[in-house]
Amino acid sequence: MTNIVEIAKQLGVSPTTVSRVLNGKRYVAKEKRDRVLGLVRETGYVPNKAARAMALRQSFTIGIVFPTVTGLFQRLLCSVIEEKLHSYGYHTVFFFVSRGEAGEKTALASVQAEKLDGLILLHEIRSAELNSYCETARLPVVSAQANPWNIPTVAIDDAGAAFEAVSHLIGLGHRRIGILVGAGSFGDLRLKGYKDALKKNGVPLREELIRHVDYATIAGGARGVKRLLEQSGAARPTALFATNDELAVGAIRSLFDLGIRVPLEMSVIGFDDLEISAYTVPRLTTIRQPLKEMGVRLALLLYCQIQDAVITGLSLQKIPPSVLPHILIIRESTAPRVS
Amino acid sequence: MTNIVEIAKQLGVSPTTVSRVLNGKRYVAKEKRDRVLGLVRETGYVPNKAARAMALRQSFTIGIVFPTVTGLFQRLLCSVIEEKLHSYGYHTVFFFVSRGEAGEKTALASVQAEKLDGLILLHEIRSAELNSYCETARLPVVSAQANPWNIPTVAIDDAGAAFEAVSHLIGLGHRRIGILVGAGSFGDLRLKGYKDALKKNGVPLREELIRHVDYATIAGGARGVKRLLEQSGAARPTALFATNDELAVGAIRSLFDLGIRVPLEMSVIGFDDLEISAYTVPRLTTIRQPLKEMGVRLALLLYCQIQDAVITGLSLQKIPPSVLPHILIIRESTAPRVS
DNA sequence: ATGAAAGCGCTAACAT
DNA sequence: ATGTTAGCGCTTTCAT
Repeated sequence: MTNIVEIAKQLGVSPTTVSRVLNGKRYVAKEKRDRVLGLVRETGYVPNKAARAMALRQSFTIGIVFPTVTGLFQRLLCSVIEEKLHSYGYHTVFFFVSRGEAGEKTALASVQAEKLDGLILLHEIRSAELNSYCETARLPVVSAQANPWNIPTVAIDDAGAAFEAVSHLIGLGHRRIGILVGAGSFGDLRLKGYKDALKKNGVPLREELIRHVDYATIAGGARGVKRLLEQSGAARPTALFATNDELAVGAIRSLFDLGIRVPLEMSVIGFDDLEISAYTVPRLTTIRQPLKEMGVRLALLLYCQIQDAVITGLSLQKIPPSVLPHILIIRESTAPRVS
Repeated sequence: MTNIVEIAKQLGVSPTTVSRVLNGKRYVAKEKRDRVLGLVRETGYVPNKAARAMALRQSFTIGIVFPTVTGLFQRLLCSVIEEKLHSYGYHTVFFFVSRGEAGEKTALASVQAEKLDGLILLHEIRSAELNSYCETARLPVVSAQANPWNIPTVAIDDAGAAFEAVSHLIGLGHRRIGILVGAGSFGDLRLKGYKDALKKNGVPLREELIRHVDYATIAGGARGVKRLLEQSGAARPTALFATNDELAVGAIRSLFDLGIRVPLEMSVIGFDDLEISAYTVPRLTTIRQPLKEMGVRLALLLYCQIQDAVITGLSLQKIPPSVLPHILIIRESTAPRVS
């Protein structure tokens, strides 16, 4: 158990000097610095984080809150964020919030307990409570989704991307377009894009072509598309928009079982561009989100806010949301309508 | 910023008393206890973790180390572990270690910095250094893979399961069985099972039917199977064992592109049983690992060790590895050899 | 049953 | 350029 005092003692210098060397603050004579560095390397000494945290009044941990049931995309996004944050010297802790107010309340309690340095919201927050806590606690926050508050955001234009996806389908001649909407905020946004696209193109909106699914998983998609087909009756859609790729993959599988050929009899388009999407039969047309960039930016943005807060003590300023570009990846699952 | 001193002051008691109430140590007069609890609830006071950590010389955080490039199964396992550990009041922090000694060195440094209370190893550790650090630091560790040291383990019998998978293929009449081996320790173990099964059944081992891939991803499997086919030349295998499901899924896709029908012309079997595996065309035959149980047990085992270490200060005792059962899930991608 | 005081390991004024 | 000193918020002897 070697600590900074030990190191200092062995070198005949003060702990302060060692601290300064380690943190690069102020100037320390080169000769001394080298000796400190040498011994540190030799002994494998590493500063105790808890002690630093206490002295600095920073916890070096930032929270990532997201739904208990979440898609692969969000999971991967987490990894990216985590890695980046780690490189800035921060920990991350996850807060899984279950749907509904109750879940958010629980999450809020944990958030307070952790004395976090910052928070990353991966999904929409329903209750204003969390937001107001962050404001009063001056806790830096960033969100991966546009929100009604002043929380800085890094995201693609979900509704816009969905609009583009559906427009692609319409451009292919489809007029009866079904949609599988995954539960959660992204689903809502993408549903909006779907509606907008129909309206813009004068395609009537039919309730029976909209199917909400509880779990945006492959299994959910497989089940969902069957239900959709049932409820749409004679007016079977010729195209399908799934609000994420898992749903689309499941849907394609069910369609195959049903003997409905994709894209010949039904075009399918997804959202996210997971790895699997390029390997389905047929390969999935989808919207690609810049996963890596989103994660890196989210982490960076939060980091900057923390620095600002630490340095200037300023209240959080309004930062314009940064909207990252998405790309429509056209593969094999969409084709012109025939019939 | 309310702290324990504040609370104590407002109540006209000593910080010690508040601490005792909060931690349930020793007895505090009921009347006082209630007042403390009341104020705590009212003010929403939560003890500062860093300060506790320092005083208690515990960090309440446990590390999970696993490879930078890792499969979906390991990712999901992490989630399970994390959730369980959280319920015990512990944080988790990830240490991504890149292949090779260098990666492990870096990881070791972070491990030390964190003053962890425990460590979970999700993959095989190459350097003895990490192990010896854990021993001298008396850091409780558990591993998700059998290892040459005394680290308690929770895992399935990888080699045995692979043996079973390949035996299934042999039982179906296959004699030329290719294998796609993912990089990393699991791959090695499963390769061993493959070899054992061949030997046991008197099937000659052919080097040209073994293909190592750098990344055990879908893309890796898609590429890998092509290479395997090239290198096997005229002796094209009639069956394929992929050391994880991602590889198998990619392989199935490539085979489809190549016009090689699965399972008619080639049987394919995977390992892990991911969600996607039940939705491929054809559905994938694979080995199912008890994901949930593995995670829960790993967490529990570590927790017990920590308690032991805290309470008895005992050195870590040798705990026999617990081998969880796997199941061969037969679906559609394997069939009797025809030709 | 309760309180006073010391200390966990580090950093940041404040000297010098 | 470097050292001395005083905390950060909590728990824990050791008194009483």
